Amino acid sequence: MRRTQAERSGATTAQLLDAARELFGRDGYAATSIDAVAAEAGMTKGAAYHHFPGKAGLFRAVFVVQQERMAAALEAAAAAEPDPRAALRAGCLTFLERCLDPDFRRIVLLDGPSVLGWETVRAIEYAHTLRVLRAGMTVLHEPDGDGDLTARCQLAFGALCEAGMMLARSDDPARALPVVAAEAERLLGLGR
Amino acid sequence: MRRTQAERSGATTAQLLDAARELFGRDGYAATSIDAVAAEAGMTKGAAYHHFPGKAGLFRAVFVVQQERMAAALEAAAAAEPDPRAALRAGCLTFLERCLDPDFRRIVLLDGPSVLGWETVRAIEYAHTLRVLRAGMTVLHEPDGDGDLTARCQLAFGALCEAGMMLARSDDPARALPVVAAEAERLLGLGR
DNA sequence: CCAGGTTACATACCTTTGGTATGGAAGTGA
DNA sequence: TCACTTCCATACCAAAGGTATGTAACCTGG
Repeated sequence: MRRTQAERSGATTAQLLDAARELFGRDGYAATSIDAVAAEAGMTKGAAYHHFPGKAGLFRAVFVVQQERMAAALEAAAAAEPDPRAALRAGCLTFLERCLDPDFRRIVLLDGPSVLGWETVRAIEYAHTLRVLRAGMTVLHEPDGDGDLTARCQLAFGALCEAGMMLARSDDPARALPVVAAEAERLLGLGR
Repeated sequence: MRRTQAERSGATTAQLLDAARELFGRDGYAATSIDAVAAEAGMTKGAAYHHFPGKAGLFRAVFVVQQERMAAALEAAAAAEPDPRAALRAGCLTFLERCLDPDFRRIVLLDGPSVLGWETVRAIEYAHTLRVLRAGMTVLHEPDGDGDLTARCQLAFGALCEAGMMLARSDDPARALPVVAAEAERLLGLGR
């Protein structure tokens, strides 16, 4: 059976990314070996090192995929709401719900900053999740105010991440979601 | 020269903790080897493994020291202000200023959650930094309100950590401090 | 169609490093 | 003084990140 190079490469990288997401998400970055990821994907280390610049590079690729999925989910949720405030509220809910995914929490919230560095992580997020959040908050921000929108977005984002971790830790996330979401919306200036 | 066992142990652990803080803070957890820490402290691995249960255990001890120092600084800052709101404000400033220490940022904000796990980190912080923050916010919290104080503290803490990272990343932290602090105080309900 | 070159991946190997086992030196208590 | 414990160094093991090399699959110009 004759496949083109692009097909081979694409299939291999996709399998590696999927296996890496599963193992990085379940066991964490440090406890996951390249050999294990390659074995899970049905190949050996050589393939991984051929397509990615190293363990951290593979992790970074997985991280970016998570960011893309989050940004898409946020934009979809916001697009369904015509009112800016309602759209921002819906985005909050969507973010918190996606924090219930253990893979997302481990890869994006826990290991990401440590492995990739804070600046790298925020740079990637500014192209995805933080970009959508900023767009939602820009509408509600009156430019004559004294506050700094960038700082406000970033602090709100930190609070949201903490809310996501807190929510996932609770005994009954479904029941805890409203109260956590209420506090998050309050911090975003959506209160009352 | 005859030293008691407690003196030997205490001096050794103190040297190890100091060397570990320096290397963990400068190079990060993953890039720091136990051999390097022991060499920096003027001894070998054996000493480290005798006094600490492993690399993560040593890191945890360093983390706790950082937390103790932060909590002490916060309490000192708050005690100097009779007004509860002013005390909380002063605590914010103190927290942000201590975030300018690269060792603190790397150990507590970046590597801590990844190495120790989120729940362990927050449990330690609830005995130190978060305890002081909660005490400060309890005074301003009217119990008849609908909000959840625990969630509010935690989200505010997440925002503060983000503010600290953002502040340290800025070109001129001294100049950026007021604007970041203003946004942080706004999130804490101290605005206006 | 086919030969040279490139891409994709496997295998073998090196090095670092976390952790353990063992041995000896320093301190302690009777 | 003599057993016993604590403290720390040294020697060793196994796992894992990374590299070098070999080989098979694809591509391209003639």
